[in-house]
Amino acid sequence: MPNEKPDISTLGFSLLGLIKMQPSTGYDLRKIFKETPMAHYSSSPGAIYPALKNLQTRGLIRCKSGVGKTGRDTQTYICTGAGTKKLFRWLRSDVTTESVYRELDVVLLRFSYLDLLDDLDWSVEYLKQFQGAARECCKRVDELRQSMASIQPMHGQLALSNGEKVFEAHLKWAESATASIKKNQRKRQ
Amino acid sequence: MPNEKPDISTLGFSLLGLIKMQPSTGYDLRKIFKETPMAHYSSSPGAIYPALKNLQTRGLIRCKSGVGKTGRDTQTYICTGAGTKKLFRWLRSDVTTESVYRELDVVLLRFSYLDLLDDLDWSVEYLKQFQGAARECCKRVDELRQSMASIQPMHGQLALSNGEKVFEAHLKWAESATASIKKNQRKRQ
DNA sequence: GGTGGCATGTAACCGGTTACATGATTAT
DNA sequence: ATAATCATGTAACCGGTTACATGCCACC
Repeated sequence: MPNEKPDISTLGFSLLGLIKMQPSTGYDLRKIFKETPMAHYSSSPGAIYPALKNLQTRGLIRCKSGVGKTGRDTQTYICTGAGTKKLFRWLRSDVTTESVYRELDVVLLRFSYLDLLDDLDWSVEYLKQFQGAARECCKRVDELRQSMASIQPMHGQLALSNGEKVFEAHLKWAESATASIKKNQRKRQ
Repeated sequence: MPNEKPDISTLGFSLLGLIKMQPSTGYDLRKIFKETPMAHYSSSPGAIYPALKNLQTRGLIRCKSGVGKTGRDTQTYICTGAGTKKLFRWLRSDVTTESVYRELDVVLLRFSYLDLLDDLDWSVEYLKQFQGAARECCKRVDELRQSMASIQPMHGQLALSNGEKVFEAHLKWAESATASIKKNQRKRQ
């Protein structure tokens, strides 16, 4: 199950996911980016509107014109079938050590969208892969720290130990998250 | 002590710091970016060489020509007085809640360079500010989670709890880091 | 004779940021 | 009046990515 490189930016996928959850206008989406920890994905109109246009040209979303609160025309975007397919593929792609090491934010963004799949088995599997990857990352950082113990100055060492502690926190989180998903799973049956 | 916006990119500062620690060639620097967790700052020649040129035009670094292992000409960059001043100002700027929330990587990068200042009092202060900010971040995420408890689906909630756990790990790290710096401080006296 | 490491660079491209522009409505 | 919120967009700029180009040396 190799992961293909998405031709859509992370911003694009984050928009797609939000739209899939709830059809929205560009303005709605901007608000979300401003007010939640998704903040660091732009939120500037110069990023969002072009990205929406891009998704639209690719046929992943389409828009319904309407009238907003102020009487002005509004574009409400909704996710198409193709968009859903694209999104779901992205959500189903494996969690690699590389991705946890280099783009943790994306890995967590994807996780936060897993409600859309409504497949708790995959959620559990996702977390399992995440744990494996996080463990690898811990090991990597630890090795690096040891190999640099002699050369590297104190603050560098401490910064590396920060990396380790944080990956450990991710590990613990993954455990408790798995537990609460499994609990939820039992409840459903 | 308000923080001014740096006109130099994070990549620029990370290069400047490495050069200050040890005069290096572009190739040396690329290797570091490839092999350490600083990885996600580019490492591509298309980023590093222009950035070095930029630092040079601003007079923050200058280069000494030499001959490399292969007989080819090499440019070894060294940090100028102006560069040092610029770098130190950056290292001395306050740790704000905003920066911890939005650009933690930069905050930690700056920390890892604090050896250069050789001022353990500031290191301790830096961590103190960091802790304050991290606590604020925990609170923010927690508030957000509570305010969204009713609307937001399970995975979103869990992702937020991940944020909290991670900030807590940063807090704990800051405590232990402070302790080891203070120990070091006593040893010096 | 080819691969891989040393060493430096350029050019096309792409996407995000900043700042600006527009204009209506509602609250102060 | 005027500020703030709703709502959508454009244009200039900037910086990073990818991929390519060059060339020498050492090793197998």
